[in-house]
Amino acid sequence: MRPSDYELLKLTPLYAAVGKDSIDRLIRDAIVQAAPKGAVLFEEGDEAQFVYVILAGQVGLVAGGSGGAATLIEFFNAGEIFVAPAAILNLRLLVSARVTHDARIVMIAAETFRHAVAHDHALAVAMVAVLAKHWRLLIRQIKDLKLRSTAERLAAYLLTLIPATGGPATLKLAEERKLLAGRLGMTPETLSRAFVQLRKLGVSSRGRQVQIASVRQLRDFCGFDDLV
Amino acid sequence: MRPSDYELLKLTPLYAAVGKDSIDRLIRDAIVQAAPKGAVLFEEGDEAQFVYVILAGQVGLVAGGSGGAATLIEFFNAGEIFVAPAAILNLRLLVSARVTHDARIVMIAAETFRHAVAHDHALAVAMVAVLAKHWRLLIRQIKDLKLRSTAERLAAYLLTLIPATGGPATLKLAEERKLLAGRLGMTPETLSRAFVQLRKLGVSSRGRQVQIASVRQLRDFCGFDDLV
DNA sequence: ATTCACTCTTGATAAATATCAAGCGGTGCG
DNA sequence: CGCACCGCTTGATATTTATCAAGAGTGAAT
Repeated sequence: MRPSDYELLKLTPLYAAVGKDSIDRLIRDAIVQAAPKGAVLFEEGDEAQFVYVILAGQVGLVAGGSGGAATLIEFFNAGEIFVAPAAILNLRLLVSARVTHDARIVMIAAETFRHAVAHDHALAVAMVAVLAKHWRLLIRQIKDLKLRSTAERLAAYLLTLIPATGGPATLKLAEERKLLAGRLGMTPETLSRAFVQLRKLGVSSRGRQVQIASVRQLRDFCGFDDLV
Repeated sequence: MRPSDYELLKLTPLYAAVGKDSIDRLIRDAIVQAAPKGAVLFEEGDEAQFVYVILAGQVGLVAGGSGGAATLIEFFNAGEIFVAPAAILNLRLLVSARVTHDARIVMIAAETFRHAVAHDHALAVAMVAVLAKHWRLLIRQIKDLKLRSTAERLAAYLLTLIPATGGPATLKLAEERKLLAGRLGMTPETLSRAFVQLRKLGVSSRGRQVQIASVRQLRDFCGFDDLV
């Protein structure tokens, strides 16, 4: 682990929550890996060997269907920890992980992590908070899939990327449209058409740059709740 | 709290995980409520006032869409604890809760619970495990919604209700079809047709009683993975 | 037993989304 | 420059699922 990696690690919410000592114990035997875009960190069905903390870049959790189809379940960005659940429970992984932006990743042995959670109260409490947040993220996604149309899902997603104002806003999508489509549970073609539908609500998109004329209007459109 | 309630509480996984002392601290000021079918424990958008442990009966987490539509996100049965995430994070609730089978429920003040998690290591560790399991449950549901057809979702759901054998099996659905349809992300009509589709795979259903001629065949049909 | 209120099923139709097939506009490269 | 490639869009069509509208069971109360 390079000094610069450690500096990045210090910026993570996990570090803020548990402090230097807990982190140091956790990363004593950890590996830092540079993973290029497209790299596969692990495959669905594998044993959970590691817990991952992203220092830089982006990773997508991908679930493959039986017939070759695959969707993106969730993105993880710098500072976040992922796949704790399988590692904690010592079970097979439900998803694969693919690097979607060149990344530097800390890999902590699952066994080390389990031991740490069992003995380090600060870490256990921090993990409760992390998992609780993720629970809500997933509930949100299920609500989206079950009750919103494709255009509404896109609108709701865009709204999560910007601060909660009412007026105009600009944002840049971090991911390719194909992946975004997967995350939103639709095909790339349908995503394209969803953007077209949002045009009459004042959303213009060129490439990854998206402009929103009225955040309020968009929020009304998708019945966006502010419940974070 | 009646002695019989305490006996039920002893049977919960939570009790097994944290032991008598932790539980006793937790329930010192808890209320036990008898809630009839149809009762609403809390509404989406409320502050999280309590954490709930189900002693008997069944509760459904319901999410309402903007336009009056509503789906069932998940069922919780005797022995389970729910809505910890909002209570832990002290946030507004993302879902409502409706009693789907007459229930007896322990209500623990959210503040008490937060304090206990922060100070009781055994409880924190137990909650990490509970939340990790739930994470996987929700991931499964998202995978189902994104990659499986309605009939496949039904088949996969039925398979979760029976032991992992290969031969014939019988099971009884605990919930009405309308609610089950919501849980599976489809309308009651579509659920009905999904059952018809499964008939040629050896699934016969009369009312809530379901018979499966060949579990293996059903598993092949929906590409069921054994990853619990 | 009769009726009423249900839930569940079935059929016909409509709406949403996926699929298939071009086409467009960049970008890298011979 | 020209060419192929890639990511995205657009159009036409097919498929899936929802919606609307009857019926058919089922069970409880009278």
